[in-house]
Amino acid sequence: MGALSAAAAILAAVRAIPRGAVASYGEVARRAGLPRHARMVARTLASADDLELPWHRVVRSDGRIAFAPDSDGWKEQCARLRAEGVKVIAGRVRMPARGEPATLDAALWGPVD
DNA sequence: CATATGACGTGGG
DNA sequence: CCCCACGCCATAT
Repeated sequence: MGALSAAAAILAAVRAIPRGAVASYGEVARRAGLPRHARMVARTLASADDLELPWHRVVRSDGRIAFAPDSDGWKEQCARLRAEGVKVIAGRVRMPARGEPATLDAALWGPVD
């Protein structure tokens, strides 16, 4: 058991995020059984080679895109999210309450507006 | 071994 | 909205 399985757990948690939903780095870490490892999640995504990995569904705890505003990665993530129905305003998305199951429904319709 | 760095998080002013 | 401090952790230098 080492860094290798930790990365596997993180990738699995990311792949588990439903299409049209989002999760914070810290939330992904918790779901992967690695609390306080938000930074490791970021590192893992940065070095991931899996083209199918839905990395764009991972944002900061406050809903902001983690990349520098207007950077290539920032634009790419905004586009990918919008492409699957997620509302992105000023590089920001509505985050599900802590512990709440980010469902497709919640992401698409969201509670009130 | 000491510092510096980040696709981070939380709290406070 | 801004800014800052501090905690946290794997890597890089």
